[in-house]
Amino acid sequence: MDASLLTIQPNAPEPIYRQIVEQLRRLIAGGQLAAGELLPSVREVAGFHAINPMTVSRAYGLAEAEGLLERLRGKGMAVAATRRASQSESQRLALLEPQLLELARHARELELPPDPVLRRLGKLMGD
Amino acid sequence: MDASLLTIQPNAPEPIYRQIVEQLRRLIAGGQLAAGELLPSVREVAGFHAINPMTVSRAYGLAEAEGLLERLRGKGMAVAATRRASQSESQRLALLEPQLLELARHARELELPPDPVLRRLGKLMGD
DNA sequence: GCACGTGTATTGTTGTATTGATACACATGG
DNA sequence: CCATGTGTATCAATACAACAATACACGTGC
Repeated sequence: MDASLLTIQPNAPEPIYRQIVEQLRRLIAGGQLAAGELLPSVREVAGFHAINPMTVSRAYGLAEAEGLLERLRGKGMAVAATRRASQSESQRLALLEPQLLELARHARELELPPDPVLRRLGKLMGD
Repeated sequence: MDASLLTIQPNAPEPIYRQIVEQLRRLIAGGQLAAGELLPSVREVAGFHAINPMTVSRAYGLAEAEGLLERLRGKGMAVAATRRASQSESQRLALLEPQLLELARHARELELPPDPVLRRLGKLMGD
C-alpha cells in the first residue's frame, strides 16, 4: 500500500487520526487492503501528508487495539491476519447505516422526497 | 414552533450549537418553519433539552448572521422575512450535496456497488 | 556486529473549541 | 412603572487536537 492512497483533510472538523482509522476500517472491510499486507511506515505517511508522525502512530495504535492491524516488530504494521477476506456485502452495508440514517433524517427535514435524493446519489456513485 | 421539534444529541461529536443551526437551516429551507414564525426562547429550548442557554444563544446568533433569523427586540427570534417560502427542490438538494459526496466516497472505499446502497437508503426514507 | 528502519513513550507548547455561570441591557405589556 | 421576558457580553473552566523534539526498544538485513 502506498501513502498516497490515504485521503487526509487537515481542515476537516474530524480529527486526522480518526480520519485514518475510519478509512482503514473501510479499506480493509472492502478488501482493498488484503490480510497481511504491509502498511506504509509512520514516517512515510507523515512525510507525504505533511503531518506529525505521532498523529499517524496514534491512528495505527487505535487500529491495532480495534483488531484491524497487527504489529510486525521491526517490520511495521500489517493488516491483521484474522481479517481473512473482505466481509459480506450486508456487513459492509451495515457500516454505512449510521450515515444513511442521518441522511434520511436531513432529507426529511428538507421535505425532500426519496426520488431526487436517490437519483443524485446514484449519479455520484457512478451509476 | 415548539422546543420539542428540535433534535438535540448531547453526546454526538457535532457540537450542540451547530446541530441547532444546521437543523434550522433545513427546517426553514423545507418550509416547515414559515417566514415570520417565532422561535422558542433561548431559555425554553435550554430548559427542555437540559443544555446551557448560552449554547442556544450562540446558535441563534449564528443563524442571524447567516440571514436565517432576525431579532424582534423584546419578542425573541423569528424566521427572517426574506425567507419568503421554501426553496426549490434543486436548491434543497444542493444542501445535501456534501453529505452525498462523503457517502459515495465511503461506499467506494467499502467496494459497495450503488444498487444495495440505494435500495437501503430508499427503505430508510420510506421508499 | 551494526547501521538502519520499525513503532512508541514522554514532555511541553500552542491553538482552538465547547460549554458553563453570572450579570447586564433592553423591550414588552399589564 | 415595573415585573417579566427577551437575547447576550464577559469571563472562566475544561477538553482536545496537533505539533515539536527527544529518546528509547526492537528487529531486519547487509
